[in-house]
Amino acid sequence: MSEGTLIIGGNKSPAGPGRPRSFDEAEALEKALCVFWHKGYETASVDDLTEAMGLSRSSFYGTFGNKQALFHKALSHYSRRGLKTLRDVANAGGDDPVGAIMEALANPQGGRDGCMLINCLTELAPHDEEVAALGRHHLESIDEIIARALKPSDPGQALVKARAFASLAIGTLALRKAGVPADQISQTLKQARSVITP
Amino acid sequence: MSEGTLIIGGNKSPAGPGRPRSFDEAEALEKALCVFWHKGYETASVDDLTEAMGLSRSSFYGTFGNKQALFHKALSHYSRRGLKTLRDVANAGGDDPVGAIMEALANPQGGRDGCMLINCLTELAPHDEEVAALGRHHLESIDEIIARALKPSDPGQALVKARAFASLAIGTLALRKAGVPADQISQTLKQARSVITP
DNA sequence: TTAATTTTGGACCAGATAGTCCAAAAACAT
DNA sequence: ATGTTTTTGGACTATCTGGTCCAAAATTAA
Repeated sequence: MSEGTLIIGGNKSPAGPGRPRSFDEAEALEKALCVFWHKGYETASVDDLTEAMGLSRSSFYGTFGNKQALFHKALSHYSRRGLKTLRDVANAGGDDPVGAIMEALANPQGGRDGCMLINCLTELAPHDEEVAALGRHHLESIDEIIARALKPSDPGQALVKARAFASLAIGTLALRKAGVPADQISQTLKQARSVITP
Repeated sequence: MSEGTLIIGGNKSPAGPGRPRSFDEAEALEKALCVFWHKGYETASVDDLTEAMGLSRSSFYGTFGNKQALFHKALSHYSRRGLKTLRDVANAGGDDPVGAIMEALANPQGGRDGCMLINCLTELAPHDEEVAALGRHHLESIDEIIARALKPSDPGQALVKARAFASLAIGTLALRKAGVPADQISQTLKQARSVITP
């Protein structure tokens, strides 16, 4: 046996002999993402995951290593995709990128499940530095995207305002979780204008 | 055996025959609160709790019923106490209650553990309506306290502003969890002024 | 002292948990 | 067809989970 026998999550098997995978790794990851998003890390059992992903335990562990590795991969994927979406929204906003971002924030994916990254930050960050670091990077990126959308004269102040704006938006996720009526949330979100406009 | 034999969490035994408790119920609850605050609901095992509380399993279940009941009691206690503290801070603020509240928010209890209620909201509210309801009440109360501190001409607008202010403050808790530097957080928190001042 | 009453320690339980292991199946290369 | 390589299903394990139970200890009232 050569060294590369025990590669987890990287088999891919693009060619060569051996039985091919009966599932798509990206699709499976997406399913796992949904479970983690909806249930959180601890509450999501491996049985929950394998069932949702349509995998046997062998395929699960053979492909993703273990629950934690899968989780980190899913969360990282979520972050990347979320930031891309936010950038796209800002770019597609044309003359009013801030307005476009606000509209996107008012109708978030996940509904009452909130933002997966913020959820995981709350659940794990104080005890999992890797998640904390990913969270910081995610938040920083959001701040930068919003700051760029503000495009003011003083870029330093733009970042400060963007951070406040983002914090307010993040705060409203807690309201959503509690089941606060949607109209009250969007009303609160509208107040975020006053944090932006000089 | 009469009917009242199986009263959980309400024995108290202030007098009468029988072996007296070797612990203080309120103190034990406080210890449990700390564990839940630090670890969250699911991650806090009964072993963790009993150890921190200094109780045997018998005393634990005999006094508090079960983990969930203890948790609800602890969370409810936390909410009550937190709101009282916030009211006291606002009242002690004298001519600048808002400033006093902001200062308190800048140096929160719990440090990187954040606000226990927001943590629990994130972890449980979508699947536990009792927690969600408690969360809504807590948030509402916070809004009212802040709105009262603003004491503007239009009370309707005060509530809207208070909500935005509170959401921003809640958002900064996520930053804390991620380990964002304290000075950046207080800078963000200062921006909340712009949400309040007309 | 004795009877009544309550707490206490710790053994115990059934079920869930993450993770391992292996023989059989399925594909490819020759 | 044959050998090689990989995936797959599912049985299996050790550990942890929340919760129960009971006999012994500790206290008060009589």
